[in-house]
Amino acid sequence: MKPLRNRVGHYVDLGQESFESLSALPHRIETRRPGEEIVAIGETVDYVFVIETGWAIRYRILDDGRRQIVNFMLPGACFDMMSMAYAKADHAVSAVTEVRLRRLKSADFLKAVSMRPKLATAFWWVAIQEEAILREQIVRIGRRSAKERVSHLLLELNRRIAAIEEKLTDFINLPFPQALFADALGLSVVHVSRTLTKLKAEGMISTSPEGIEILDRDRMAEMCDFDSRYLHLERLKLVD
Amino acid sequence: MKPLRNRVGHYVDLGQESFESLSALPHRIETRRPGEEIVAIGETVDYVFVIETGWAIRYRILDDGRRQIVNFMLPGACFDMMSMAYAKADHAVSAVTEVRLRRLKSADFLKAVSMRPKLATAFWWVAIQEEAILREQIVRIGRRSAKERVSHLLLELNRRIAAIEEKLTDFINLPFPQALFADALGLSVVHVSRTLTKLKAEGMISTSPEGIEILDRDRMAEMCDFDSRYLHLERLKLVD
DNA sequence: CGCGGGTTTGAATGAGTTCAATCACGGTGG
DNA sequence: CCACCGTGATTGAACTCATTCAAACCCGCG
Repeated sequence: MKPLRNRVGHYVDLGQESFESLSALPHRIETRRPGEEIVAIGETVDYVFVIETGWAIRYRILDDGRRQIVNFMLPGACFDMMSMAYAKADHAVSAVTEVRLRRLKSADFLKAVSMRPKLATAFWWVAIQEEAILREQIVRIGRRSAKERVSHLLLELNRRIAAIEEKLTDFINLPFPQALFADALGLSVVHVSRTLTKLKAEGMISTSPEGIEILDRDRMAEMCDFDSRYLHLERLKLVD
Repeated sequence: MKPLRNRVGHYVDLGQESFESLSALPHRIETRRPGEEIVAIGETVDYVFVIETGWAIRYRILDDGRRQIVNFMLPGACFDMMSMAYAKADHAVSAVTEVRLRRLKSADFLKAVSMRPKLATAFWWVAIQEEAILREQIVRIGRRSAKERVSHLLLELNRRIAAIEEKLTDFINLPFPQALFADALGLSVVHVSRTLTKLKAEGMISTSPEGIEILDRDRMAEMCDFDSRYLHLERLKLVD
């Protein structure tokens, strides 16, 4: 529950009670192995899922195998809040790492939230942020070069992780293969690799088996025109 | 109000009363000339806008002039429902054609909606649809070829217009230059032109100064893998 | 040791861009 | 009525960024 609390409580002071009411809701904890599906395409979901630990992706596979990742889901992400009776999932969700999930009935969740204005406001903010992230993704893959795309996404993930862990560091632990980057950014794996090599050569980042270190955040942000404001993290007490 | 009513009432039987309460809300009607800005980037908006007539775009301009259109907004679109006190617009909104807008105070709107469960549900559905459209846009520009992109967007706009006008025709009135297509799809104007020419040659569409006619919907949908379900128009009584 | 997943590198290819010229068309002013 | 714009569409040629294919490499693991 901690990550969700961080995420949701980020925008609104929830106080003890209203958040407790969420965690008290009947639920099941499930786990998924890396690569396992959480929501299949076409499935009718009447659950809300909350990621407790691990990474997941929302994506779409085209007939000939091309894959587009729509967004990354980090701990605290809650998804399919939107789905109800008739809505069929138009995208699939899969675990990237081992994932621990909390699953609640949509109806319970909606009722709990709608009864508590503070909670409702908090989730409203979460939805604002999520839409902004989608829009930014559109700009990224629509009009940015490979180098900009990769850098921009790295900086976004870095910030989003920072928001969860409540401290901003220069090291990004990326527990997944470059193919995910490729499919998120609309690039080929080969080109992602080349681009990372170039970024290394320019002294922006350094890589190690464990992840990627950001060496020159300012130059990098400047280069790829990253402005973290769309993440709406202002209220976060971070070293900026 | 008609377009909004169509759009919102699409999913939920609103009944007379609950929708009336929306139209009765204090508001201003404004108009914008083609190209005029409706919401500037960075602006703090505490209004909800509803497009009564005309087309608008939500977009982002990068420093060097590249532009990415995030989505098209048709009559009945309501936007910046999400914005509140602190949120600054991270994208601009402009009129494409002459646009007539209804502007209401966010607070009034929110209150009206939250007091009426049916309205709230209806707007919930609108939000679901809008998110799905954004996701589809991501897949489109991330992993589809130019030909697929153009066709897919044409079919989407065709359907969305059909939903507003309550009848599906093969003729799409596109009152804007190809540059908009280019900037929506992450392509150059030149290439959009070439692609349209190719589609014409293949007998999928025909163009005239007034717009574009879809000649072979099925083949086109098949070719670009267009599946209208993400628009959630099932309940619409359309010839399909 | 050899296998397998992921990364890197090179060379060839290709889809889409850029630049520049031409065309089509509607509006304006002489 | 016609010359002259200006905006947007189209076409051609050169170019470039990114893809594809294929080989090599790296490394952890059975």
